[in-house]
Amino acid sequence: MQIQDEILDFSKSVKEVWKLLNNQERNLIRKNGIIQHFKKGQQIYYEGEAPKFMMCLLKGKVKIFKDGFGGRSQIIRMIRPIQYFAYRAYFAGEDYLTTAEAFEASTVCSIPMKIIVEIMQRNYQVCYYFIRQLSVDLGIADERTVNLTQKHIRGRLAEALVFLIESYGLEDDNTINIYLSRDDLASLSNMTTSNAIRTLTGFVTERVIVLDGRKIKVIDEEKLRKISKLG
Amino acid sequence: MQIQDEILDFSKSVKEVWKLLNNQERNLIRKNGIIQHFKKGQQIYYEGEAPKFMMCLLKGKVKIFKDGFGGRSQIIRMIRPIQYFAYRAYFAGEDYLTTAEAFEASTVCSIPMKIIVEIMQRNYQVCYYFIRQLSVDLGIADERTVNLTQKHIRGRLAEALVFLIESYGLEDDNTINIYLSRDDLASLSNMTTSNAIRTLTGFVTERVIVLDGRKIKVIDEEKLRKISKLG
DNA sequence: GTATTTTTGTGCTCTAAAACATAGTTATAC
DNA sequence: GTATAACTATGTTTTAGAGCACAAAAATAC
Repeated sequence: MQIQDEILDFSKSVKEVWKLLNNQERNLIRKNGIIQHFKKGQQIYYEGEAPKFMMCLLKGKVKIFKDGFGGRSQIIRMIRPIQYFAYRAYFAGEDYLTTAEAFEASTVCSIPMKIIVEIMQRNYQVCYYFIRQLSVDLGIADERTVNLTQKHIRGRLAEALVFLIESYGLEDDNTINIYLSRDDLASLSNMTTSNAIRTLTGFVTERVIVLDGRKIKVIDEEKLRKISKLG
Repeated sequence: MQIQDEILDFSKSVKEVWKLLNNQERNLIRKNGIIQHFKKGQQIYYEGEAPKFMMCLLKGKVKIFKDGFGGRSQIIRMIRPIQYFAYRAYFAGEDYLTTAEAFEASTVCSIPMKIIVEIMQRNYQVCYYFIRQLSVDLGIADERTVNLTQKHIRGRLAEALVFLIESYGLEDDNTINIYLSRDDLASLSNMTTSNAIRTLTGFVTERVIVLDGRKIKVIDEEKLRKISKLG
């Protein structure tokens, strides 16, 4: 596809919202932003709560999930530092449909949505930033629906691992830069914990990964991607 | 939740984009909009194609779907008249991830995205319309992910029927105002055609619905919603 | 109007993955 | 440092739902 000029210019010139703002707007956010620290396992917002703030993760890792039936929960999105989140519900005029929880000690900056909307009214680039971000996320959600419902267990787990690699990167020794419990890995790839463990062990036997507790070292990324793609 | 003032005002004052525009903007769209007719089963845009137009369904019914593995396709969204669609991919800077197909003879107005972006730059309300719409759709997609992966067959089919009732309404005699093939019903609720047929027959036995070919008459809507909710 | 294709309906078989059970292991609390 | 809880691992059983086969019925083509 030939990317449209405006979008190309847009994505080249800005990597995040901050760069789109003038000094006055930045000060508005500095004055109204609230910095908060969350411990591992602490919840940042809850399903059912009324949204008032947009949040920016400054440090740490956060999972966005939904509680399903019979205690099974489903991870919807994962947030990494300098990512904005928690704005969808406000824009939709809804309560939060998801819960956000810190995976590890995290620092979050909360900015009142009123301030954001104020800025948006005067700054088209900020509007477009959200439109673009929401559009990308909607595409991801649509893809995920098909992947989670149609791929088999191996494919789903492999996909989750690829996703983690792409989101958080690999260390020098090829260890995935996030340590998840088997349970979280399961709720990311829509399966039971037992099956996540079993399938993971399978990957070790096939020499695709090596395990050391929650550390996952990727041995054969190509094969992992292949398993993910073929379902 | 107490809906934020801006959003309340917004949703009260406008039901669709058209009302947000001034005369000049309306003329711009009138001049550049292309009206097209599609026969039943005809495709409107394809997965992989580069997006150039936003579309508004003027008449008919359209399904947005993704091809999955082994011929199984998944309906992602369904469009009814005076709904806008086909804009996500452009905003995300991607090719279409889905295919749109007319369920029945349909009329579509295509407006070049360049024109839309031009209007957006000058009209904040139009920006906010898309932000709101994308946010709502993202919420729906997230809900769907959990529903389709965690509910059992009966719950998923019931949910699909409730969705059809809410999208297209009921006739005077309680017939759902859209006639889908068993196959489409299956790909809406993520199951095989056989299971869609079987489960539908089950609902007839339980006196929840009555069937007459593709006509579905709802007898006990409350029970249908209950089945949908409990999974 | 007949032929061909598509859709619908059912029965039967098979399997992927859930559910359950139990035990070892590693954190966390006090 | 011991107790308690949370997590990991693996074996066994059960089942929901896919897959397949085959008719009958309906729609479409010619």
